[in-house]
Amino acid sequence: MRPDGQRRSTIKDVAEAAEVGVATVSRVLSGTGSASRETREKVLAAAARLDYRPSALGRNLRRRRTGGIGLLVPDITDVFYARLADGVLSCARSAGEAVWTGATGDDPEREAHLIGTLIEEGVERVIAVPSGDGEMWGPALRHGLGVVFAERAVAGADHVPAVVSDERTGVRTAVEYLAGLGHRRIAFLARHGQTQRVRAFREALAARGVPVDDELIVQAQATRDAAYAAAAGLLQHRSDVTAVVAGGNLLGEATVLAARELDVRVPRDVSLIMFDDVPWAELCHPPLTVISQSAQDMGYRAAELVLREGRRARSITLPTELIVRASCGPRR
Amino acid sequence: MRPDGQRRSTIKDVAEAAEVGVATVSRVLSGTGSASRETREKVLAAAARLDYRPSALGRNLRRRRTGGIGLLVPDITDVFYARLADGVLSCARSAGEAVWTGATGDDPEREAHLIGTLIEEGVERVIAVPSGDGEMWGPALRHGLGVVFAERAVAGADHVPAVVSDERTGVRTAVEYLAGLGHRRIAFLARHGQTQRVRAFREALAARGVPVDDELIVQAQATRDAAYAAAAGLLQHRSDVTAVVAGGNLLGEATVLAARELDVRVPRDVSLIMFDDVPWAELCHPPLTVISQSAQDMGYRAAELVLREGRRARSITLPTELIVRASCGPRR
DNA sequence: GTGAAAGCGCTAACAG
DNA sequence: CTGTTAGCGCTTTCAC
Repeated sequence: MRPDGQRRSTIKDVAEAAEVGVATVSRVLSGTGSASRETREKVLAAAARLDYRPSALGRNLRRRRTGGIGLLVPDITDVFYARLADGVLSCARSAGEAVWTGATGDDPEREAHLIGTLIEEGVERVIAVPSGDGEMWGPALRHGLGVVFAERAVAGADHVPAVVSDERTGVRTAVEYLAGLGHRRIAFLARHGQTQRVRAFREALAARGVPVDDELIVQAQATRDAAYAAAAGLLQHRSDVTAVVAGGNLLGEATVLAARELDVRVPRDVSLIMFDDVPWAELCHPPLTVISQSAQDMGYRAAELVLREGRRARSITLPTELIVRASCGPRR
Repeated sequence: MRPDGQRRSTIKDVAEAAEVGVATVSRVLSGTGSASRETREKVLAAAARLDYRPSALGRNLRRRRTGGIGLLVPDITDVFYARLADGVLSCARSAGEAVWTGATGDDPEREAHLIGTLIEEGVERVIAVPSGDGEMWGPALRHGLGVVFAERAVAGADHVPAVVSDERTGVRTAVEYLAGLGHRRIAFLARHGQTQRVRAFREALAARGVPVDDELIVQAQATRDAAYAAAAGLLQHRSDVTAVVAGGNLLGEATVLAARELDVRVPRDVSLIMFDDVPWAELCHPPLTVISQSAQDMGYRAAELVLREGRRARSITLPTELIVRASCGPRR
């Protein structure tokens, strides 16, 4: 056991113990260059004996490149982002890379601060779910960071590759399904910033010849409270609504809760479709019909992109799937 | 915009631009020592102009201590661990520390590998939910890492502080509640390694004078599939069971699913209490009675411990709370 | 108040 | 095949 305060052994210690030069130790341990079997064994033995682990600090400083990848998500407790993170972790692990994680809380300021830390720390590749309108990414890009956006793209940052899902088709499929059931007064509950989804919603409505009612598109902050308030407000003030599509699992959760509270029955009184196939969608009563997107896959692909291609990778659009369960019925 | 391949500016660049020595730049930027107002302004201006960010690599190498804290959880997609991670992230952020995250999959081998990476990376403080029986922590401790365990303690590693919840009381309260409802054939669905909870379960039963039936204590791996198999097996083979307590939210989820599949009604046919108050517990039908423990708090406290006290901190036990909802009824 | 210089642990030339 | 050496970017004595 190493007494508190004894310094960890360095390459020099190993060199001395093995009676060779430091360069030799470096070569043997990193597998670079060649060494006689005898030398190699001596080095390996000494390293093991001293419990030596090369310091990434020294190595990175010298090589002028740091390993590791940064991961910035709004909220790690949101199942969607947790899965995304899992995908990143999984890909990073198979690539032998470590990952720095940060929660931005969807706050550009916090995001900027985290980016700063990442840069100082020497992390040069990051996967991020950009918050706000992504204005904080200028400095990062200027510093030469390889960044890949996930889940959301940033308008005006087309040179930054992004892995997103085909929200357009997802929303359209949902709206068509609902319209096919006879619904005309369909509401969309979105998080602030989900402009793609909102636009797709308008388009889908228009394509079906359903007039869009701006009051039926409500945006909320990405917190449970705000989501609940939005859902409850909608259900309360607009009793003519017969269907709602929730732009994310938090919004969906809020809608279920609000509906229950206000004694609005699903699907009898209102039909519900939610983005994200989270585990509880199936446990819910009734089981929820969802627009599924694979967050885990999204994370994995983003990690692949940032690892393999460096910058100038191509963006990726992942498919969505409508999973029909029991939360939608014909127009009442 | 910095052309691809141009190196980032160093302290030396700033020194030259400001026409001072590097030492002065270092002092000004780190707030150490003193400098004339004039010099300070020159330095600050130059640093801003060059978009300079000090390299943590250089600094850490020199100071022979790295910042940052490591976080090792079994599975980031499990809400409990996601919340725990959130607590850690939150504390780390307010302390200005970055965090490395890894998912062990509850596999000691993967865990050991991640620990190795952490050590190489120079991270010297880690918070971990140890997997297996924690045999992989020897090397880490020997390297002088400051480690704090969370959620689970490791037998025989009493010198490692741990933040756990009062599982004993949690389980006892649940069992007493169930027993009070008239239940005698109570099953416990545990994850492999939840020895504390299992022991507490036995004790609680004994204290109530209920004979313990070993067949009613079933352990499963920490995967959805294994959990489902265990739950389904239990419900199928032991129709005399009138109540089950699930040792975690995955197990609880599996029980709900299996019960539904097997047409076992909750709480009419069997009562259910689950560890962890996850959001879906309330959305579930019926809403689940749970033993709540604050994972977020656990993570925060663990981070505090590892940050403030270094090693030789004291362990912490957090309270649990029985939240009664609608998944338990009188013995049928 | 400020600069020069010595390293932190490591790798990559460059000799031998 | 192997050892010596020169830094990577930074902080910290130690002189001035």
